[in-house]
Amino acid sequence: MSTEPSGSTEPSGSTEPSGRVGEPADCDAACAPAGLSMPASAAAGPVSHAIFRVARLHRMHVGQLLRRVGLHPGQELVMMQLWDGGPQRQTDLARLLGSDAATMTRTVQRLEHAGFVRRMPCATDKRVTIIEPTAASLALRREVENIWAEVESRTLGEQSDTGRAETLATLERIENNLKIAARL
Amino acid sequence: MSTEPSGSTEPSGSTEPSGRVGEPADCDAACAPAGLSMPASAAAGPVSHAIFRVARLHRMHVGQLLRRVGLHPGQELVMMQLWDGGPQRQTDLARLLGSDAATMTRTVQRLEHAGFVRRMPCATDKRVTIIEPTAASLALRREVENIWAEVESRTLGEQSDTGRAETLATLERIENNLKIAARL
DNA sequence: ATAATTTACCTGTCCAGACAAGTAAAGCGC
DNA sequence: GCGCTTTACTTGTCTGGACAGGTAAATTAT
Repeated sequence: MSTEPSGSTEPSGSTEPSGRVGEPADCDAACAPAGLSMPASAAAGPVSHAIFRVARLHRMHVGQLLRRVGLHPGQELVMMQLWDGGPQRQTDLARLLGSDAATMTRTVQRLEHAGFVRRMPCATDKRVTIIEPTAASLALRREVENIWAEVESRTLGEQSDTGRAETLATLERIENNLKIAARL
Repeated sequence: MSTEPSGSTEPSGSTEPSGRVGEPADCDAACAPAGLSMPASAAAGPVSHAIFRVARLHRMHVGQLLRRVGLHPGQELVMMQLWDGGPQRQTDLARLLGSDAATMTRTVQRLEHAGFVRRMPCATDKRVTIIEPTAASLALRREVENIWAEVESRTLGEQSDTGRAETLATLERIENNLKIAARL
């Protein structure tokens, strides 16, 4: 034990939970007023940490809204792609959405089981399966689009069009940076 | 709501994704697309879509680098919090990282099994368990910090300090917007 | 003091996502 | 023809993450 990590072993007599739960008593760690997710850990990468938090929050909103229509986060992207582009090869779906082939297999299986897509063997290439949205899925389309509009609205808040454009540009810059780095 | 998915609501053709629903797909038509990742699906929420892509890319980078040290994305946040704040209650860990209590339970179990954390029953409150980093975990600390610095660098690219600050501000604005929306 | 409630944690279930490995079909080289 | 490589898809396994439900302990109300 001598080697207790971080000299912090006592920033609080931590072994003593401080009896208080959630109130600013004498506990250091617990004092963070919900919302201050900025432990010094973030110092190593504030932007990375922010991306992580934003991603989780965003996904939470999407998931909460998608629940009404019986979809899970990620599935709506597949459906949107199908509604928009019509029947497509499964591999193209995976590539366009940046998803794993294995993940797409299972996502499509679940969507098929739920009755939102149909799988058709391709006549000219027996390896591929064409995925197409079912008529039943069309009933969801407007709702899903409304959900995305709602999430977009929540995400952007009261920003002006200019601000929105800058936000998008910022995200695209990050995306581009990461893409470039991935190729190195 | 600025932009109701208006135009797209049902440009009609939509009711028939592509006409052929149920026919042996002739994949020639479907095979053609070899596009990039910007289907019209993004029209419903370009920023939301961008967040999604950035999050996945970012996680991919983190995961790839974290692999060397035997951690999975998300686990490093727990370790950083522990290294930084010392022994803490599991529930505080979950709250600080914005994670689910159930998720934290299993993440801690895995980290314990991997020998990176230890679980200590709390003397004054038998419900809580104090999580503390092991000496062995300290060997990873520098490496994890390097990894985060690397990811941060990849994320920000060649941006100036000013640009970085703006990027961070943009992400924090989104985070704040989503938090506000969540409370409504 | 007893009962109700809140808190902390665990388990089960389902989802996405990533990696590895395997199958079948297509394409290419010979 | 024949073999090798690539492509498309599937399955297994492991992870985070979310929700529901369940237990035990602490807190609060009665």
